[in-house]
Amino acid sequence: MPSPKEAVTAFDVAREAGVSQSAVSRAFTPGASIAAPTRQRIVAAAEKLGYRPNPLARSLMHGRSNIIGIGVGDLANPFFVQTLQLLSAALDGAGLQMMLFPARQAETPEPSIHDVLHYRLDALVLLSVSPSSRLAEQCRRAQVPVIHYNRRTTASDASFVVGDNLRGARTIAAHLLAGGHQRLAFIAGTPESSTSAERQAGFFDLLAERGADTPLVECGHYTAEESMAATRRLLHRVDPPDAIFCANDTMALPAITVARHEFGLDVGRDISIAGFDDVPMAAWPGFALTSYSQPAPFMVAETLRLIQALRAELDSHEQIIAEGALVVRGSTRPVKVG
Amino acid sequence: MPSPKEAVTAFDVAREAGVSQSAVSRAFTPGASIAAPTRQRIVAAAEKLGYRPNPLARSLMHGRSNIIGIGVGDLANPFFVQTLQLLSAALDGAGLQMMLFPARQAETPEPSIHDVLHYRLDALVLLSVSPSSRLAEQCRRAQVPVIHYNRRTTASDASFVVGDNLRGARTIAAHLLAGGHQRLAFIAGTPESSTSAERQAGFFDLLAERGADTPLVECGHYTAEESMAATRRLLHRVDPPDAIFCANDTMALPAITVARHEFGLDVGRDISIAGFDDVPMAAWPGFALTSYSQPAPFMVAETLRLIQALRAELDSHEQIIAEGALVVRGSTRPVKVG
DNA sequence: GAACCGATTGCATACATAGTCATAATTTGC
DNA sequence: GCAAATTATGACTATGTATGCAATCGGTTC
Repeated sequence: MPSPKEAVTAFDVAREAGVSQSAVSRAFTPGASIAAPTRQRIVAAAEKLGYRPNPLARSLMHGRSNIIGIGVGDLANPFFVQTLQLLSAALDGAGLQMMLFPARQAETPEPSIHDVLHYRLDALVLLSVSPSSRLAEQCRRAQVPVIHYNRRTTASDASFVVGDNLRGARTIAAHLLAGGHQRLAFIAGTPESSTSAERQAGFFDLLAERGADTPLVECGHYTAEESMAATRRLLHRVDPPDAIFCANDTMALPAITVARHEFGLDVGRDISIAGFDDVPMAAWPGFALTSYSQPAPFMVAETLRLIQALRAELDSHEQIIAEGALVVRGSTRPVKVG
Repeated sequence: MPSPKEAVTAFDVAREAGVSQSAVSRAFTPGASIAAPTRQRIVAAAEKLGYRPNPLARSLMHGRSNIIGIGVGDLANPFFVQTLQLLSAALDGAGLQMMLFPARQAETPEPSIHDVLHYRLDALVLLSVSPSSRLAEQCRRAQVPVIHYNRRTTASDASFVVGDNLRGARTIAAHLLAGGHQRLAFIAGTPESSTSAERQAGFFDLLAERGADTPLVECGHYTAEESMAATRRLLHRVDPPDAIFCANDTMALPAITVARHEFGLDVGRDISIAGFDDVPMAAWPGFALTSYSQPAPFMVAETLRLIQALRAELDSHEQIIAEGALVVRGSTRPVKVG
């Protein structure tokens, strides 16, 4: 028996208010044809019975769910968490629900997403999830538009919102050179990450343009532990680097910790360490991390704008690159004057 | 026209496979009465057309949505994030979807939850959200069972999963006394938080039992910024404390930072600082935070068990207190011997 | 007073599925 | 080989809402 105990339906409200179920529906549909006094009577009855339109039935009818799918990869990244927080507030404000699901990286089978997709999602936002062709194909079949956040994609029918990684990385590189550094290193994120690749490319490009040596490269997989290991490998070399640019702050903060507490280095003098994202912790006195900020509020606002555009039947795809800014703190050597 | 472009329905599959819609439904319902060859034919047809049962319609029929609501408060807390990560994996493994919504603290109107509740949620998990009577009342009306995570509630019809705050706080207190500290302080979380209140109570109780002075108390609201401010207030006193117990690690880590970098204190000798939760960052060399661990994997597993119990029609309510363990690191003075 | 018009309202149906009941097909028992 | 038992299938209905269409109603206008 599929009777859900005792749910209040539009029929109950209709009986209470002495109208038809249609009228109840119209009372809750903005812009519907209904007389003001009738609506008030219905709303009062609904209030009394504790009625709210069933969103499932509503979605079934309308063919749209008002649900935004959120694919999350690595939750350990504070920038990511900040985004999730902003996004949840933004979507909530727009009357949209968010359905969260773990998006495994790369090309693993990930059966879960297959289920989520059929909720007639208004859109699917992938937070720092590297695009997989399987996933893209599944979304196309399910007719769910995809928005990549903090990851680029070459697929022409998908939108993305990213920071200006090239410019940011070039700015960091220039800043490190201006500090008089000679021997640079880069700690990358994951190999599939377009974000890491772009930051690496921008870093390398500017150094090459200025005639600097090609930097050392280690991989930190965007985790604190692996970044610590990468930092140790770099600093144990016979020719250790005197400046490290980490692909994001999640890796830069532990790198500072290792350099200072395990190698006894004076970070900001003996060695410079810079990150990317400018997470809140970067400003803590103990870190004072020089970083390139990503404007999360703007990026989230743009994401919401994209979502609304998609909901308005326009299946336009946009590619948004948000400008950040260099935030200089004590973890990098001051710019040499003269 | 409510035609959602071109969605593949059970009727399309039925036509393709030469059976009725009922047969298609049965092919996707485990344990339904259907012949093996028929099922295979249907599954093949479904595969070909890219069909999956519409979860919205399924939920509407069954009266159950297979969706778990997740109310999130403060996303800035790493313990919280770890829980969210574990929970997302656990629910995903159980074939359940998670619908996220921001739960504003205290008694604010929070209209959003009202909508979420009507999704026929199998359960609502509140992560570190202080129970409000309004919310509890709304859940009761919507017949959605609530599980409080990391917060206690006095309501008799709700379940909760918490760490052993009393015991943990007492253990921390004993450890600090054993280090020879005389003048203790406590940095609390938010005033409404039962978790903070319990940790404070356990801390105070043990100190009282051992005849120690009543500790100083400041409020850090579970945020890094306010904890820094609270730490500064404490250390600027003419009689500053020589040991601080913070209600969680999110506040303890910035407290260490302030003590070391703004007051030049040798944390672990001049002053001891302890936290609660044992988040990953507590183990970083630069912090070496002594903390009382909360067994997040166990707590999440128990939460999932509760959810499954609730889904199996049993509306039992359980109260689970998970045991943690003291993790001694360098941020507290070693125990005096002899 | 009849015709008309705009604003409301009710009826019936569609959305996509799961499950009930009756019937058809198949197997089993003897 | 036939009755009985078992299994498999299809027609139908319910879930809760939105909406096209027709009907009603009140107020004009000629």
